[in-house]
Amino acid sequence: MPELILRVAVPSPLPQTFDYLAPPDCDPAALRPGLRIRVPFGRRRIIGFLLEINPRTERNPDSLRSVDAIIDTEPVLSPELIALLEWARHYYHHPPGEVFATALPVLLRQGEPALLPVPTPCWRITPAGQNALAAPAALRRAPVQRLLLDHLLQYPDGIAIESLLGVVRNTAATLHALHEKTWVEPIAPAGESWLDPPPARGPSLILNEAQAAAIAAVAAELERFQVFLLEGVTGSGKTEVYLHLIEAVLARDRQALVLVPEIGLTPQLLARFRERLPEPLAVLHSGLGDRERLNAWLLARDGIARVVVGTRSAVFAPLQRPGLLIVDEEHDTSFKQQEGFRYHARDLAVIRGQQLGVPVVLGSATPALESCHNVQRRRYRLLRLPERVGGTEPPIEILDLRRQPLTEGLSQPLLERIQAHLARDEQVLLFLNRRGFAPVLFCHECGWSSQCRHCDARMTFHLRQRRLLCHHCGDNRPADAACPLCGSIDLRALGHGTERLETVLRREFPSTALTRIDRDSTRRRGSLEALLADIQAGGPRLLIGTQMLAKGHHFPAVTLVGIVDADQGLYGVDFRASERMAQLILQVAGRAGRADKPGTVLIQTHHPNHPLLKILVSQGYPAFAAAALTERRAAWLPPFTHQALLRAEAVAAEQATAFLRAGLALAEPLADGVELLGPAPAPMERRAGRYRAQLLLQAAQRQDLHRFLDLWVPLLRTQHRDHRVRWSLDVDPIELY
DNA sequence: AGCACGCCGACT
DNA sequence: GTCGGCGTGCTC
Repeated sequence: MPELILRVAVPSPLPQTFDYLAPPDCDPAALRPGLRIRVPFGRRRIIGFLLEINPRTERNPDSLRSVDAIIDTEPVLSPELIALLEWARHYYHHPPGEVFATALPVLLRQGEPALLPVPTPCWRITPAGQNALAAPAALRRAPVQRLLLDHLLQYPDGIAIESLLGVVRNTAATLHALHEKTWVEPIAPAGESWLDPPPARGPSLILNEAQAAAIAAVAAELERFQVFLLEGVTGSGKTEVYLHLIEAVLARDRQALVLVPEIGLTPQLLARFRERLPEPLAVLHSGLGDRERLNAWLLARDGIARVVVGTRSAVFAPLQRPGLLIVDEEHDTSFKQQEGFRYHARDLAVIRGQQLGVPVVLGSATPALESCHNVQRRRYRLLRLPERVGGTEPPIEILDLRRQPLTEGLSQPLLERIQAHLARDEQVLLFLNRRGFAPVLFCHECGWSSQCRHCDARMTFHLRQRRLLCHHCGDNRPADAACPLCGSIDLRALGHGTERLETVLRREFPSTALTRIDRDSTRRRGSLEALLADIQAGGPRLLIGTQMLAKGHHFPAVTLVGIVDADQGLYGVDFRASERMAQLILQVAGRAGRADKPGTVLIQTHHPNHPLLKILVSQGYPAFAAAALTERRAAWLPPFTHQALLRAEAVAAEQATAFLRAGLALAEPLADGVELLGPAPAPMERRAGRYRAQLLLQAAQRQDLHRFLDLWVPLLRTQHRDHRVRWSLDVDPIELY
């Protein structure tokens, strides 16, 4: 009988899987894909994942080593997840070891048993027991029971049975006797929050027609794969649609997986889910400890948690009986991992839904143009929630800054509108996506500027700290008092950041409470929550914030939103700049106001005639998306072409470009249907002391691109000899630097 | 990535 | 004479 060969994913950055012989004493029936196994690898022993039994292999079986041991009795990975991970590693051209590492909790990779901790019973003394202790007669003939009761008196909240074992000789029997007399009682063990009785169910809100139609459309397709794009402005009730769909899925005894952006996983969202869903919830996010993560993962795998909510990597959460995948705020860029294994969780959710044969719901007020395009070509079905529940959409106005006198970046009309809203006891929110005081410190005498030593960027001046900070590499130093070149003390802070805006507004509106929300003002843990609580109290108030405040939180008392500087977004280097700006404007706008009192949005710009901006303001996001897609099609850009980006970085610029030139030479004979652009320096060529360059690949047909990558990437790996160059491939890059 | 082997400089 | 620097090569 030929020996049994096993294909194994091994934790190493090598691009292939490895073949082994089954252990000699092994029962072939016990071998199933997804088991963890211990294998020899070089001169180490490591834990790998069994992917396939009896694979096709070109290797001589005599050259194979044997598996040391099989760790699990039950697979930790289902065939379905293995298929997803295998698909992802081929699509993103990433080493299987790192792909599998991304999908699994650390403790499982370290060989920890894949079992939930068994809850150990806890006991505590009852009031009757306390009375018995106090009455001398009651326990005179039972000294052992008295001893144990006395001990329990110290733990009014109960204590685990193990901790009682040494107290008396026969703890179990003594506890039993005391329980009979109702002097002690068992209680639910601590730390088992998923077994808590569910809180009282919150009311199901009354649905409007569009919500009901959206729910009906998805509910009719629960047994098969179909992607739905749920497009609805903030406040149109997307979450309510999710909740109804999840209820429908739970009623069929299936699980739902909900992906949310990193910052979207707020306590408010979880509270709403917990309140409405009767089932235990597993939460997966980056803030979990190793043990917590493993427990949440196991709750999902064992089907105990029927709803799984998580950020990017939760797309790999194991599901025993999957029924529905939801991606909330699907346009959010945090779904794309930006280093190492550069996967897109939204795109993988679609693939996973297809493999599972379950529907996928992508929700957003401002869908990614890729998703809009998929609606246009009828891959996705559009479900639109057109109205704010019980209200109207905020009006958006453009403030033309050309030839306007500006007070520190604020136009007179904006200042007047701020004044008017504050006078009516309302709140005003100003959005500026640049923290610090000023983006550059500049010498008026000689032209010196606060260049970063490590990056092609200026260091941002932070007034309160009196320091210069590089927002790209983190370097910082005390701000110069005099010009380091000419000694002049005429140093000027040019441009505006949130810190400067705060200073100006405190001067302009001295009697108004003001809160700034950015990474600097919320550095301390919990300080964001404190600031938000303060804002909820109402009253006239100015809010200043960066990107941070555009997501996750609502400001119902805000009636005016000012976008202080829309210009960088309109003509940015990246072709996605205008898409991002449109999404940001609407996301910020959506945070403000209530149904009956929507916020007005004012956009300050020097480009009031920017065609896409005008369409956005006059006709809304769907019209913007259609126009932007027309531009993309004409310019031969995604989603009408498909891209991959080869990045390289090295201490010397020449090393990086030499690598890319070599890559280009290797590519040319293979590049059928693929356009090669570059090598070119990255938009910020030097960052953190390293020179970065890139080669862009573009193809009209996705197939052509991937056929090419399949041939080219292995060549790159074998031909690349210069260890001073670090390189990576980004399939479907969302930022071209 | 680990972890070897391997061949040249300053130390008990 | 050795300890250890990191170049380079391999891992079923």
